[in-house]
Amino acid sequence: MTKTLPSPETVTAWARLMRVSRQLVERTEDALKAGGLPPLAWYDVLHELAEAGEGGLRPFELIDRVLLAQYGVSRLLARLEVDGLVEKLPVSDDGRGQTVRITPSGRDMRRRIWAVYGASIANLMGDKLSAAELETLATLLGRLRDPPIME
Amino acid sequence: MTKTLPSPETVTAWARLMRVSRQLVERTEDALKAGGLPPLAWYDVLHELAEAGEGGLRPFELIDRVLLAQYGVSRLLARLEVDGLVEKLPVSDDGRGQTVRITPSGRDMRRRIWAVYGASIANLMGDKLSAAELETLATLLGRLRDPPIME
DNA sequence: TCGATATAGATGCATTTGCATCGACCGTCA
DNA sequence: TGACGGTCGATGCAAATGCATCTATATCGA
Repeated sequence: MTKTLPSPETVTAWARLMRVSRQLVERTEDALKAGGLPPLAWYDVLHELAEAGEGGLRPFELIDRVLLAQYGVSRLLARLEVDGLVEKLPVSDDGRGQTVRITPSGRDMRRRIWAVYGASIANLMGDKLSAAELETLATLLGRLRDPPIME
Repeated sequence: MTKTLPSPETVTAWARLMRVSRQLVERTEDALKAGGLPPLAWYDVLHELAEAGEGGLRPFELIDRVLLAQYGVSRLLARLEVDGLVEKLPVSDDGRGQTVRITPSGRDMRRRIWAVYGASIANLMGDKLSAAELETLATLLGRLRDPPIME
């Protein structure tokens, strides 16, 4: 952990990243609200669970995938369960844990959110940059990931 | 507002942007907390007010600059005022409004936050990309801004 | 086997945020 | 002038978040 201060180009890039990402999230959340749909975080969880298939996921596995704190996952899953979008199953070999699985109406909700979310992504990002530019952007952002991954 | 769904490259770039920006914010907020310093939003406001100089800013001018809702600005300024980091002055030609000005200890706090925030920016972004890459990144992100600005 | 330690997940409490609305003041127009 | 719609900023209330801690179970080591 060095103590150096950032170069002007670094500050510019950082400021852009902070501002743009917040704008994009805000616009997308607004679109979801306008469609009477739940927030982005719900999509993230439903998406992960849909990818996981019938086996479902343990709550602790969701923590890193959706970048939520442990209590955040716990409470979000509770809300999803109340709405019947996921179900919690006891797991045989670990009495502390549970497995969370997406339900049919969870899959349906995911599709409905995606109709709006996907359109938002296309409008806010896909329409603004070429395919090559999108790949450049993804590569540069990839270099900022934690943990860093070579590509 | 088209209804098209996004291309795979768009989705990849979007996912990276969402994940990376959240990671960077989280790591930076953690660094501030570890240093006993207030959140990033405080820096944003103090920074804008410092740039504005002795004339200060009206609260409504801060809304777009720091991307906070009106009530968010109202409450954040109230907290900053309690801590003596800003002061509110009545404005002569508009009895509804006020002017907010940074105080000396506000400037000092800004400097102390920057010592940590700047180091975080340097570590998380400056150390990972070259100057040319940072400029490419900033340019691409600039194209996603709202409103769009030609450059 | 038992005690100590670690992990999975939930939750009480305080703080923060979002939403709606309010009171105060402004500008305009009759 | 005075009614009216618009803007500035604050706030009551509900929901979400952060923090610390709790319970329950699992794992490790003597």
